[in-house]
Amino acid sequence: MAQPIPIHKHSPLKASCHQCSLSNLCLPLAIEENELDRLEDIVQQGRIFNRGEHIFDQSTPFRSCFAVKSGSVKTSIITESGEEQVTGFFMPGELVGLDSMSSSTYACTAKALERTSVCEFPVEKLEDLTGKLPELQHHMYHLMSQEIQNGHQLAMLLSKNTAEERIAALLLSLSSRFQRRRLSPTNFSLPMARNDIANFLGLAVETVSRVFTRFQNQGLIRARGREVELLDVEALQMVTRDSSRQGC
Amino acid sequence: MAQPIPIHKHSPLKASCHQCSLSNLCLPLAIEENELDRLEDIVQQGRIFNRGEHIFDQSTPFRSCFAVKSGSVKTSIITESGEEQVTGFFMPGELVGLDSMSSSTYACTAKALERTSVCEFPVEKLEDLTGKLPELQHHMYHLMSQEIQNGHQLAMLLSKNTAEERIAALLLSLSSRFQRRRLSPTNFSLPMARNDIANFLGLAVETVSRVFTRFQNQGLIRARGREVELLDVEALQMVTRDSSRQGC
DNA sequence: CGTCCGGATTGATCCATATCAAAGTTGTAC
DNA sequence: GTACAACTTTGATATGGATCAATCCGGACG
Repeated sequence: MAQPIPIHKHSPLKASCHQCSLSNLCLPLAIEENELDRLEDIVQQGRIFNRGEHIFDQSTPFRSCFAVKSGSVKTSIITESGEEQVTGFFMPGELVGLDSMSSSTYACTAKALERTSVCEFPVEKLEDLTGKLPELQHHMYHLMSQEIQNGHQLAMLLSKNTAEERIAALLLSLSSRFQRRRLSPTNFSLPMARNDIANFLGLAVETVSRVFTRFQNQGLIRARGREVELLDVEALQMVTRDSSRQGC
Repeated sequence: MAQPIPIHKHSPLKASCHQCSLSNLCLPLAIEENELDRLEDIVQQGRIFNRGEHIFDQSTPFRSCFAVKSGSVKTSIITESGEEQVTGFFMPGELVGLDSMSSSTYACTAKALERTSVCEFPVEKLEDLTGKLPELQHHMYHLMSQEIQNGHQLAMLLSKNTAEERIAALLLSLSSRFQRRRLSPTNFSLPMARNDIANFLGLAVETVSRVFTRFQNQGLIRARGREVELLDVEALQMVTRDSSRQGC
């Protein structure tokens, strides 16, 4: 397990919500300086996890939500039967753990896909604070509702779309999330293994692999291991939308 | 569209959160009398919709969440290509519209599956109130998080389970929701058509139909149209769990 | 620099479920 | 009571992706 880096009150790190380049993605507040101060009061910043380390484990006491600062996180559920179901990938600026706010234990396990730093928000303090800052409360509702919608989107992908459509959708989702961080939307490195992609999208690894090569042969992408280049974003968008083929 | 029944302040209906048999399921509050009073101040009770009527429509301005009082509700998304994806079924005591709290318009359409009465919670007022009542805020987080988990559960069902497993899971889910309302968990009437079940579970109608008859032949259920009797709940639970077959 | 090992790719085959097609059934409006 | 429309069931066939089985690649490590 990872060893959190202890942060003392008034440590130099404490000021960094103000400086954090992700502050507008993570838990953005009105430009009220003191609101951001109060958020900083409750957050534990800069905890680092190495690739493969667990940020939290399913069924252990639920204490905190975590904002990804850098790196990336995979969440998954382990069923009674021992199967894994990947429930999401989280990139910098995104909040992990919202699905656990209904229970006293974590509903899933969160694992760092690479060296990853996170900010920790203890739930109790967070709830106190959202009770005082309507903007922040609103934003929490926003994030949770967004996550519900993501779930529906995924359900839709899983129940109605072909392997190609699912993978195109994932690539485009990642692309736009990189773009939001002002990184290249066409040239990035997948943080997760083919296996994780397959599991997340309800496919076999082999299928994922085949679709990648098919896309490559069609000139839609270039892929070398985890390194991916989107060569024809429009065509990829067509792929996802062409579940509407029959309508035309 | 349905015509809401106008409720005047201080109408006799106003007192009914106290009396409502679902108050412990819907938005339960500490036994503080005055908290329930404040909830009553913001809720519009007793709006009735007939079968097929829309409670709200995707892409129209998001104003309110709705608690189902009686009857049942189906939510679904219509994609650009015109396909429908059923995202959920809501029974009495459950709150519809949480997935829309991130946007200014409804993320889905909610349709009454039968004659249905709902209580309306205008979001603005609801957010104000949750800011003042920590218990209520906590409960909102709870409900939303629960819905995220439901989504993951569904995604899992869709990506890993066979038609039989999906349908067994749905029947058991409905069963326990009926039980929560102190109705028979083994003898109930499905509020939705086979079509909706199929769509929700990512199956073809024909498959749903076949699985129902298969279950019937195996003596697990008796089904006559929408009337269903669960004859062997344990066996149904086995069906859902037997995705763990290979482990034994 | 070779060896080893987990992950990725490629190929061949099979199966669960979609799809197509056609009756049945139920409810309900006239 | 009849008849239409919507829903459901049943049967025959087709197929996308799973599964099984090698092989291949890249990086860590001796």
